[in-house]
Amino acid sequence: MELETVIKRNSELVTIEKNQHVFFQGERNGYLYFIEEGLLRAYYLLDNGDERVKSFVSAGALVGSLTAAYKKQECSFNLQSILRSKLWRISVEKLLSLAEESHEVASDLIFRLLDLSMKKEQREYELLSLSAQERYISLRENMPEVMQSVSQNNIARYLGITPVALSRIKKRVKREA
Amino acid sequence: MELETVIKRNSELVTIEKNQHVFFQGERNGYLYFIEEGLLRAYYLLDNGDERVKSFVSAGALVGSLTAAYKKQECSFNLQSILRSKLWRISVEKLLSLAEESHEVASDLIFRLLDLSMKKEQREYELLSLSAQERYISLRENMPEVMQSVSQNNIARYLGITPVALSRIKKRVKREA
DNA sequence: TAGCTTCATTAACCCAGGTTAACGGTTTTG
DNA sequence: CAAAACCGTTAACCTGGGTTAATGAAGCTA
Repeated sequence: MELETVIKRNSELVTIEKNQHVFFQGERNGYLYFIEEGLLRAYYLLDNGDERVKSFVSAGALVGSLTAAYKKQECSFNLQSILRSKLWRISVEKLLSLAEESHEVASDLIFRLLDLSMKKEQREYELLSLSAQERYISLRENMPEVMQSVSQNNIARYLGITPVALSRIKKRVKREA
Repeated sequence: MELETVIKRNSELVTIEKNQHVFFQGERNGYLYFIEEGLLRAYYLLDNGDERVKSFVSAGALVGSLTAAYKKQECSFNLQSILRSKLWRISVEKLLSLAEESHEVASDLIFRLLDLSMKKEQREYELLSLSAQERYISLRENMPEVMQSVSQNNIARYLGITPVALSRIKKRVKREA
């Protein structure tokens, strides 16, 4: 039986209202969440009060703080819904034991993790190799739905810049187009 | 039987001389490599000829281009040895079939991939949230052995800056210390 | 030993993005 | 409806890092 089905049969569905948090940085939270519907943002809160958006997550994604779920440490980031969202909540122990029981689940999980690594690698590449303007264009092309639902501040903090700089970049891109 | 042992029994050991490449960006290469000894760098070659160092890898690491090995596409980066290195080479198909055959191998692989995801997440966090100077200090603390064997140019390109900027940062840090 | 080449440092100048603040438009709330 | 809060834009000024180029210190090699 495939991973998605197995997760749904062994977890509970939770609803997160708009702007509500699924968990906070610093908390303990041993769950992973499979997104049924909605849109959320994962973000870091820095010592100086600034925020950095780590990622936007939408339907079909599997999210959770690995440091908390797998390493039994504290969540390294906050997870907050941007739109009302429904998530299947499952503990890591449960998921790993399901993988122990079924080769198919284990394989599916391996493929999921490979995909996850590739996504993170892509993000890492963009942060390392592209200018803020190039990252903005890439985001617009690859996640147009995010541009709709998300404030300029969140988009800027995802790109690693300030909303002021994003406004300038938008103007520059429009002019150059 | 554990993953490391299984890999060694089902792969061949290859030696890479200093400065030689294991594979090049754009090539097809369906292998993963388990590092027995040595030090290598993974780097992107950009359109304009610039390089960006994605990571340094040393003994105990499992590396390879996921886009090439798993997605059957081209390698997204170059892998070059900085010091003479010995690597166990295994195809992804082989590794996945070994995971199919043994629950322990599958579990070990899942844990490896979780660790890999966490490492990438840490890198992503640093690129998104820290200044170049903070990243330099973090590298010095977390990978002191790299600072020994690696040229200033490579360290700078790992931090996402130029060697000139790194020189300035070193001076600044020394002065502040 | 002299002449390459490679590499880190430093200086001068430039530019992208940060910071602060003002302005206007929209939404929320009393 | 008015006041407040929120948001994106723009301007002015500042700063960290990029670019180019000169200098010097090792290491090779003839």
